[in-house]
Amino acid sequence: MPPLGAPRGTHDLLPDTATAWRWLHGVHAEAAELHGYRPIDTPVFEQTELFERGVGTGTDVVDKEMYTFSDRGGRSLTLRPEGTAGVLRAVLQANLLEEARPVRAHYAGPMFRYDRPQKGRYRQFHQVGIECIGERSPELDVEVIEVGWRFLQALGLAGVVLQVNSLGDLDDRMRYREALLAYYRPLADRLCDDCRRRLEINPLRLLDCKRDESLRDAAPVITDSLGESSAAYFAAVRGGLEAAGVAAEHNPRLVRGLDYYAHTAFEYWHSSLQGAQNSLGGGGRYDGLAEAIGFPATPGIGYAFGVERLLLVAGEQGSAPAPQPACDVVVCSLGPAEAQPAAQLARVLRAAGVRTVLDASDRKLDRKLRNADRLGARLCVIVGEDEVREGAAMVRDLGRRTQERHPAAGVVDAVTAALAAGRAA
RNA sequence: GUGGCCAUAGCUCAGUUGGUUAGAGUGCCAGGUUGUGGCCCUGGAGGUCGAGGGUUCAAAUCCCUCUGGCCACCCCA
Repeated sequence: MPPLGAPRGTHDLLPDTATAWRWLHGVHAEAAELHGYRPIDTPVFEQTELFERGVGTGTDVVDKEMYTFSDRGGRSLTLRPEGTAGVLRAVLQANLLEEARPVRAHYAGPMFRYDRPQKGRYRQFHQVGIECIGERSPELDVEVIEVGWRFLQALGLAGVVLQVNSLGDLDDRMRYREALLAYYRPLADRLCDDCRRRLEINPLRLLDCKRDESLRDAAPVITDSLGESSAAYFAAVRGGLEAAGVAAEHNPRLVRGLDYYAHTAFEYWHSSLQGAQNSLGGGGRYDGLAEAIGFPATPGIGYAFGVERLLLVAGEQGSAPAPQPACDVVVCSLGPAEAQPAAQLARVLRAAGVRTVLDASDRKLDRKLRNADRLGARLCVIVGEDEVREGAAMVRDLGRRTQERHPAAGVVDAVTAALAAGRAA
């Protein structure tokens, strides 16, 4: 039998990538919490209906990308393809709006979509995001977009382009739909197969097509179909972004793939992800979502970023931190007789908060030192026959290649002092 | 889901028109005599050449299927 590998489209987070992974999540939580967002965690699977009704049948995500299964009780469940529906469900189910309004929450976790894997595209991928639920005002749209913007800045990413658009309300979109149909119907025979299908199912998606670009360029734009209040709302959002110093580009052809969006929609693009997976993240207002999943109408807005893509770009730009070494100190015993005293010394160091690895192997000292060096340790504490006899230990600085013998009781102080000195330098 | 490229040691890759025991660099382990590392020298382990089938006297090399990766489409994070 051939060795089993990870399932297609999944990937393991190996120790070397953990540092950057944690860094990114820390930076996101910090940016969100700086704006008053609190952490929330929801199940990775939900009732299938939540996504069917929330995200919407007719979208690719629901129609052909969901991991749906039935459990032993015959319930139909689905591995979440996105985070918003679950977070909104949790907030409404727990009546959090009774205590404070709006509810601001941030989350991070795996999402699942059955799609053909590619670089920056996985079947299990990860998102960090925020949701601002319970109120509708342009200031909140600005706030959410700005948190995302600040987050990207804090990651040190250069070259991010922010695209914004307004999809208007239901009436606006109905009007726009008619305008689009009026434009595209006479051209139907010049459209690609997919687009002819979209024409019937979801005309807004015609704008996504890259094959019929020439037709698209002349197509009507939703901005022209916006009613007075929608247009004013959008203008307020754009004005707020400008005042915040967030450089946003109006892209009238930006439409998001999920059905529940209304009014403000936005995406953060990055040039180095050009073509294929150029979107680092995006979001928008979803005022219709709560009703779609059976709760009282509740406005909301949020965003989500793809962790793998952010890390891809941060890695290219060198802004992600290097892997953290395994430990600060390696304690080496030289023979079986010193194994116990060395182990005891390691315990004392750990109790003092020093990350310590014990090397009680029967390898030669030069190998142990080499290994300590590879582990990234800054110091090596050597416990040999002489040291045990004298109740002492040798503390060696691997960077400076100097060493000093200390009585056992003074080793912790010597080690912590040396580490602190190294950190300051 | 459609089309294309690819798959050789832990890693990065050679392998000539099918031809004997499949190589290099790096990494790993050990040695270069007593308890001192990142260099150097020597030796060793490690591959059913992604998996299965077929053509052939002979397959890493040619053909088919599958699996996986990448690219484009699609979709989006």
